[in-house]
Amino acid sequence: MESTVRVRFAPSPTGGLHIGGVRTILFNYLFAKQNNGKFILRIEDTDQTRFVKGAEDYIYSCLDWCGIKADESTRAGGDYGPYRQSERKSIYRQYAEQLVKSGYAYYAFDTSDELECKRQVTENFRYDQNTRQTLRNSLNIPHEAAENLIKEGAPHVIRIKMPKDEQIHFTDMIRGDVSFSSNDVDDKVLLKADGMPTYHLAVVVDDYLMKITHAFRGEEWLPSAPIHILLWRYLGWAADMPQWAHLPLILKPNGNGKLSKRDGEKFGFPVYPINWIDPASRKKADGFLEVGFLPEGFINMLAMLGWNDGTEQEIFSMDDLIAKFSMERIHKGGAKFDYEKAKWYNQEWIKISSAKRLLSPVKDALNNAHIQDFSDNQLLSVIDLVKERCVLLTDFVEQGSFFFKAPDKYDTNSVKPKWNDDKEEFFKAFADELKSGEFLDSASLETNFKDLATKKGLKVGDAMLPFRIMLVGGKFGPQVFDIAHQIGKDETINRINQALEAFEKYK
RNA sequence: GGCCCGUUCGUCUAGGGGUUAGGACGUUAGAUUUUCAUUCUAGAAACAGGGGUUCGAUUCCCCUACGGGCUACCA
Repeated sequence: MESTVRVRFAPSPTGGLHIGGVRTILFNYLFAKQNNGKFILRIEDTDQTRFVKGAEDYIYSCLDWCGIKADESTRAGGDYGPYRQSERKSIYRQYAEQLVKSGYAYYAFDTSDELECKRQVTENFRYDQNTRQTLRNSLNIPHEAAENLIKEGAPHVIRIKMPKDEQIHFTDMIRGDVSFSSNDVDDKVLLKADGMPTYHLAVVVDDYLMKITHAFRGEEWLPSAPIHILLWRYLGWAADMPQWAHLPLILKPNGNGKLSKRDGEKFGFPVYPINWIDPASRKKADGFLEVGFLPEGFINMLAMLGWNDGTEQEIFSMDDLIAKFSMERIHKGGAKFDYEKAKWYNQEWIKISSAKRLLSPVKDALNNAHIQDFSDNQLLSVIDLVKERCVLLTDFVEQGSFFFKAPDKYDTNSVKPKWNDDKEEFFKAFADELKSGEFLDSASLETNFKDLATKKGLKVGDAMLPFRIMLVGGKFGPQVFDIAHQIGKDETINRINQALEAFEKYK
């Protein structure tokens, strides 16, 4: 009988979730879906001092935008809840006590201040097998004295007692065999003075209780892996230990360190999936959503940061990724984030997406720019006309707004130098012709326009640019006659007349 | 400082004992498009260094360098 794959992502609600975390979520999710397993979202809010209001909601919003749904979570529920660690507080202590009883952990009464002092005095001070004899803990005072202190309510923590001269090995799914000497690891706190577990205890206990089979996390956790391995062993659960995989980090574009939340502002690109407003400072950080990314492009880009399928394919939908993802093909080295390439993925997704798919996000982008006067059908045609020149969804504002609004200013430099009576006359004639003629399609419009220009002794090229400026306002946009056809006969005539007036002074 | 992990074009990466070291982004040049974008063609651009092992190493091993991570009663 094969046991079900169960993976988890366990963020702490201390702020916005940045793209490194989202990529870890993505890899967890892909692995779970591929194996018909479960993806669990667990909130690790064991540090009450760092709790940030709104952070948990934000995580769900990000997941939602990305199209990822947790099978079990604080919201979805599940058989292994609660899924918020602060609500599990009561279950951790017994395991810590169990470790004390079996001799793998001990009570320590040193206060944070005392230890801070030690660190001031001794460089590289560590609470470990070399120093623990000199400190205030249950290893150095009679057992009963320790028990009494605790009964009296003396503040204390429980620390793991790291063994001497032991090599701790484990096989990482990405890195292969990794080993540490127990002598290099300090006696980490497992249970804090406030009764909350630290991450080290909580991950192990919860992963066990929630029957996690594969534990994926960022590479920054590698150094604490030996603690977790030992805990699994000391708690008697070694046979149930999940397989570990430490994912490579996403690095700053300049390569100096891992990408951090502040880098968005510093380098000028988003690091959050959606806008994050820090509740304390009210400072807003841009999200990929608001900047104009499609979730498809965002996910595609993230997946390719450290993974590829071994072929030359670069564009993957979520379903493609679920089908083709494999842990073996994850890179070991960190990846510097490249915003240019990120935008390219989005551009590709805009190009291959149907107008129907694009309708809602493009509408949002236009509405945000206060352009609302259009029907869905109009917008659908416009999207098809302009999508290949958009990299971000927000580009639809510039590329699309003139379809719904006559230009209020003109790129005069493109018209001014060559504007004269002949041209004015031509456009007047063209407007007249439009008025009385039919307005079939852009091809016949083009023919009419060119014929008339030739008849009036104008070079076609000399008439095209002013026409574009009249309709669009600037030197951009799709085929002029497509634009004219799209905005319709009356509007085309209006814009010609309006421009003719504005150009009067250039003659 | 100590420990751990890593290192192929500027960036993301493929490859792997004998290859013209492949692709993509970006970049350069050109073609197409009577704006721009798209599209197409071509170009420049990489195996960190030193020792082994081997007939042969970019590929395997060791060392060095460099980069990154961790070193809290934070995750």
